[in-house]
Amino acid sequence: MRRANREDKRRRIIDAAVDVFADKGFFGARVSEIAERAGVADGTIYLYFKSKDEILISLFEEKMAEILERFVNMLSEVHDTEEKMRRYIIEHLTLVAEQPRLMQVLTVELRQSARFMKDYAPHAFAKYLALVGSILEEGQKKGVFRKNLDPSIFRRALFGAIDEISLEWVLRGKEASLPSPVVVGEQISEFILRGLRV
Amino acid sequence: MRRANREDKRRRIIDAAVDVFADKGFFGARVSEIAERAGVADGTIYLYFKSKDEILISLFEEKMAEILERFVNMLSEVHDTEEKMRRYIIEHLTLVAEQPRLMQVLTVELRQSARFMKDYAPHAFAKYLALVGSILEEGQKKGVFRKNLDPSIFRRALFGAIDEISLEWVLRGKEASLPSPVVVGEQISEFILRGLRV
Amino acid sequence: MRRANREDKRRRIIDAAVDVFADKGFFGARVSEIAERAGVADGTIYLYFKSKDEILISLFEEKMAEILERFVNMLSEVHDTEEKMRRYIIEHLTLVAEQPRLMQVLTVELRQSARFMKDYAPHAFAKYLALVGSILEEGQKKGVFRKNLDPSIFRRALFGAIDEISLEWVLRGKEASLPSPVVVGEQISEFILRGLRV
Amino acid sequence: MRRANREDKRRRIIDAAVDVFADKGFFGARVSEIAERAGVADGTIYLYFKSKDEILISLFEEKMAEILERFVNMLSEVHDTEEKMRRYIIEHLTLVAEQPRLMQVLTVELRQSARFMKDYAPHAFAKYLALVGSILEEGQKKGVFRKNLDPSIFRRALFGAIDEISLEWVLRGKEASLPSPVVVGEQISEFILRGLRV
DNA sequence: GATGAATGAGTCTTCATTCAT
DNA sequence: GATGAATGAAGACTCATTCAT
Repeated sequence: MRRANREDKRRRIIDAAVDVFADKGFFGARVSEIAERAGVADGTIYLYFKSKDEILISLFEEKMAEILERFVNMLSEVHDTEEKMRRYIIEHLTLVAEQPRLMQVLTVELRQSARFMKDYAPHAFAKYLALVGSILEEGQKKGVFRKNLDPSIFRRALFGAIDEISLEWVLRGKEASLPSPVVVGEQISEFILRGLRV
Repeated sequence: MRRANREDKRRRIIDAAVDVFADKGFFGARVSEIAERAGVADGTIYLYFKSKDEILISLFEEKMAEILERFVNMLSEVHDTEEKMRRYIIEHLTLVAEQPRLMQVLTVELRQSARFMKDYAPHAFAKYLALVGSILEEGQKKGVFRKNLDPSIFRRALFGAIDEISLEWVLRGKEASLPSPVVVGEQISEFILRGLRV
Repeated sequence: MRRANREDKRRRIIDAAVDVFADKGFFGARVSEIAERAGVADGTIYLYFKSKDEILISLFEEKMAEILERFVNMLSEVHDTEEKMRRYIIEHLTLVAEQPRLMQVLTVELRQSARFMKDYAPHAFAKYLALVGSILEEGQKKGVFRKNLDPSIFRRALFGAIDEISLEWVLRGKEASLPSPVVVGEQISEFILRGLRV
Repeated sequence: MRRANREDKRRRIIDAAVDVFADKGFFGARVSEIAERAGVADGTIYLYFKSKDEILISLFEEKMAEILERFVNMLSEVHDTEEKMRRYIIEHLTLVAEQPRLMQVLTVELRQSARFMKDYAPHAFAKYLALVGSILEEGQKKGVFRKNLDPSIFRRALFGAIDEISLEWVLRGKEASLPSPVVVGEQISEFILRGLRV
């Protein structure tokens, strides 16, 4: 094995944590199992993270930041607001299809830990919500979306709808053969845009 | 203390569990704290429930059944499908406003325990989703809702949107002064109905 | 059901305890199960016995006293010492065949509780051992048994041999079809008497 | 403290368990007390044994195996069958004199757990009984012991006699000054061999 | 830096015993 | 006397975290 540098090992631990949290949930996950899957000793975990909690928090912040960057990049290439909304929805569902375990952790455990996370990791999630809200606001400003919708409420409704479908996919998806993210995304976009249009 | 009959005590334990689970989450909750808040001895819990898990499961099944009955009764008095949808949304938000701690447990812990609950309590939740789906299907049959929306997907999207707003209320509501469930419900209904109408 | 008088109920509890102790062992036995098999309420047990320990102790003392009386009566009709020994051995094995559950408790649990019983119930057992010893001493006095055997040791060896065979019967007997107590008793008597004769 | 290697610590735990089981019995023994006497933390016990039950089971299997080896070695040096029997008896009593606490656990707790042990540890005990039986059978084959004794019954009688004397020693021995194992063993051997001889 | 054996605080659960009815 | 619901003390076991090597 090549010499594993610090970043490498840290990443391996986080990736292992995603797997174990997805399989067992945060409380059901054992630090020793994360260590085992990461190929490091139990104690090594604590050279990179202060505690089990901190693994989850770091995981959130880093993965959400990556996702956020991906969304921002993608949206910066699109100028039509309706298209932005469509692309956002499809992109989220694509993420779920591509990295179901990660999305399960971000989706399920985020909820689970809502109270737990309130104090620790709301920052990254808040940014994500802000992104969704910004599309709404842009549409309202441009006059393509109705103005009597409160963005701070509708961004959550929007996120909730997408997220719930993601959850369905993530939890039951292994059994059922699922339609492609694009197909579902188009349907949902159509539904939501009708609701939003003036 | 008045003589507490069996049902009485069981209810007190469940109510205490709602409080503690809402405050601490299922895993953070201590059986001894539930006992204390219920005003019974630790051991008494186990005369009514086989385990800590079973408290959560029973809580779900019983409270969801009550809620479901409430929804079914309410909807049976309404005949216009759009109005049904509107009333369902407002009713859900009203529930959240009335019993925030219960809804937090049903909302957050249900998610948290998605994996855990898969084996135990999906029944009650499935019924709830079926209720939502039935409104959609009724609308499609009557020709008032578009037919190219898959009810099994849209019922989740619908639930997710409502649920996410509930979550926001439940988790942050204590601080902010919230608009009334009716006002928010009307807005969301309008949004969703536009998306659904042919 | 006829009115159960005090003695009746006490006996029913002891008989139930014999069954449960035989099935589960003293520590595995639940007071509530004894109560159930005796057809009384849990609390009723404590009107007749101070504690679970005391059930075992009383059981021993009473059943051993009965057995002892049976032995004393039987032996008082026999005058030949060798015949006494033979009859004692056969009688013990007959008891095991007739009341295996009782003998299992007296045999296995007596051992188990040897330390536990040291302080409580050695009296009845001591009398039983004294009975065995008295046959030995009688034989030595009459000159039919060798005098260089210490009765306080040999009575235990004698008891141990019989008891061990009883244990085998009691624990494995349900499966195997066993030879009659008389046949086995005759064999063992022959063996032991050869060892004892001058 | 010197570095304690794995085997070292395991042995310390087993030795501590022998002490505590001898003093308190299996059910009266506290895992925390075993840990304390072994000089380890409570949790350490569980690095070496899966459960409290498993401590008892391992203890049996390992100690019985050691004892068995000791007997086999000793008997392999003796060729006269009567002498084998004599040596076996003396050796057992010597063991009791040398390691009374261990023998108390093997003797008393084996009985106590007869039902409990039926599923777990009968193997080692069965081998021990087989050893005793083999001496009997050898004697019968050589024509020095009577053939009308069923070895499967008499090996138990033999074991019972020896074991019962051991129990007496072990339980009451602390108070009384006891005759030497050799003296008692010779007496018992004489008694038993008379019973066995043709 | 890395290891992994050891730690020990923390909690669910059981069940003998009590006592209000 | 009888009941059985309630009590609460007690203990096996887990696992995040530490630290000597």
